[in-house]
Amino acid sequence: MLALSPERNSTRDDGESEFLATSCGFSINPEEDFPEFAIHGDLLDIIDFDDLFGVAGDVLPDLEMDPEILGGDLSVHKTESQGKANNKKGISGKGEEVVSKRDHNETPLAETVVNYDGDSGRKRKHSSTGSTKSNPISNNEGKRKVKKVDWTPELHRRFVEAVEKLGLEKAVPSRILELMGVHCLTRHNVASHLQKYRSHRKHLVAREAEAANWTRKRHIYGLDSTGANANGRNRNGWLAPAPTLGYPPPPPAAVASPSVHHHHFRPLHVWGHPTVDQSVMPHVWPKHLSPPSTAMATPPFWVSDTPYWPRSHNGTTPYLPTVATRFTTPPVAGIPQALPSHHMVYNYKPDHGFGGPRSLVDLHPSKESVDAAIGDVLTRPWLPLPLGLKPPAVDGVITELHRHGISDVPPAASCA
DNA sequence: CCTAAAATAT
DNA sequence: GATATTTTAG
Repeated sequence: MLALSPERNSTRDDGESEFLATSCGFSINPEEDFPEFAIHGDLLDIIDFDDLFGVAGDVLPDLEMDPEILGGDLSVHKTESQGKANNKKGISGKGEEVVSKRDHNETPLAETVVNYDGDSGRKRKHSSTGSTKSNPISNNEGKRKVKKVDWTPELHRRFVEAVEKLGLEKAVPSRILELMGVHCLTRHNVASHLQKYRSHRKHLVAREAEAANWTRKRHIYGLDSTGANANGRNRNGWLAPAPTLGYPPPPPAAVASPSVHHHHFRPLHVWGHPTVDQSVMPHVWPKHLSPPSTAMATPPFWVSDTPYWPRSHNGTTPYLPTVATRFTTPPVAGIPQALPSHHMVYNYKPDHGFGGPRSLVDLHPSKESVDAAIGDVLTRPWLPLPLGLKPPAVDGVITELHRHGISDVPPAASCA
């Protein structure tokens, strides 16, 4: 497993950079390279994707995509007769129309996913594994392969970095692409990713808003008998430095990353966060392998309820905590909890009042509210229940704590 | 050129 | 069935 170090470590090497740039990897900036690898190399670096994926074979030789994606001939769009004036999916005649991309160039039969992995600059081909289910046509020449861009953690990180630098408002495909410096991507690729990014972000912001609301309400109503746990959200600190204790609306000044000093744009570090995470950016577990047991116990921080990586093609999510998680990390003082980051999804309020101030008694919880509530409860069962559900009697809680050996419950904690 | 939405692929 | 990415359309 520790095999690939040499290559990786050499990324800083100019020659390497050049190579990468040329080969459609990233052009890497020595300055903001990936220091994390040096530090956590032992843990994460040891995972050789190529090996794990069993595609070590194609490690280098594949530049095939350059021509295409690189090829400035993006102008080509319309292909074949796609006579699709309608919009209803019903008519979609399957994938036969997929002929969008140019035909020239080498044209592998199977569709290929190219991976521009930051640290290696190598691309991996994910040959469709779904042999069983793969439709017959997919394998033969019937259809042109559509080379999808695989947004690896590194790629994404770069993307987010760019967005951060530009500021949410100015972050448009072309600019992002520029900053990213990944020449293999097209504006379309970026645009697409941006679209998704925004979407996720929007979601999170909404959820955060709602969550914050609840937190506040809880405090206001003094329902929070375990206020101390509210801190748990930031226990790991990497997500949001900004306090979220609900109280008066947290200062919008919250800045997630020191490297971010623009506008009020507060990058969300949940979906596929950027700068902050790097310190421990683990590799994605190979889709076909089970993560180490430890991973199960303590899911990678980047695992969130709005997974960016978690989902493997077959739909499994090996490292996502199951319901059991609720009981594995009781919020008992003195007992260290290794909470995965996704427990801190609602870290702070959005910069802007989302939906404006709500009355204390929110009679019309939005869908987001409900989602957030559920998520909140599931992830932090020990916190008071939102939505007017009655929290357990204080006595009961204390009793429970006693049973856990916690007899020293500072009264102040109750309403803090 | 940008964004949103539809279509596809996994 | 849900997502991720691509392609279309405005």
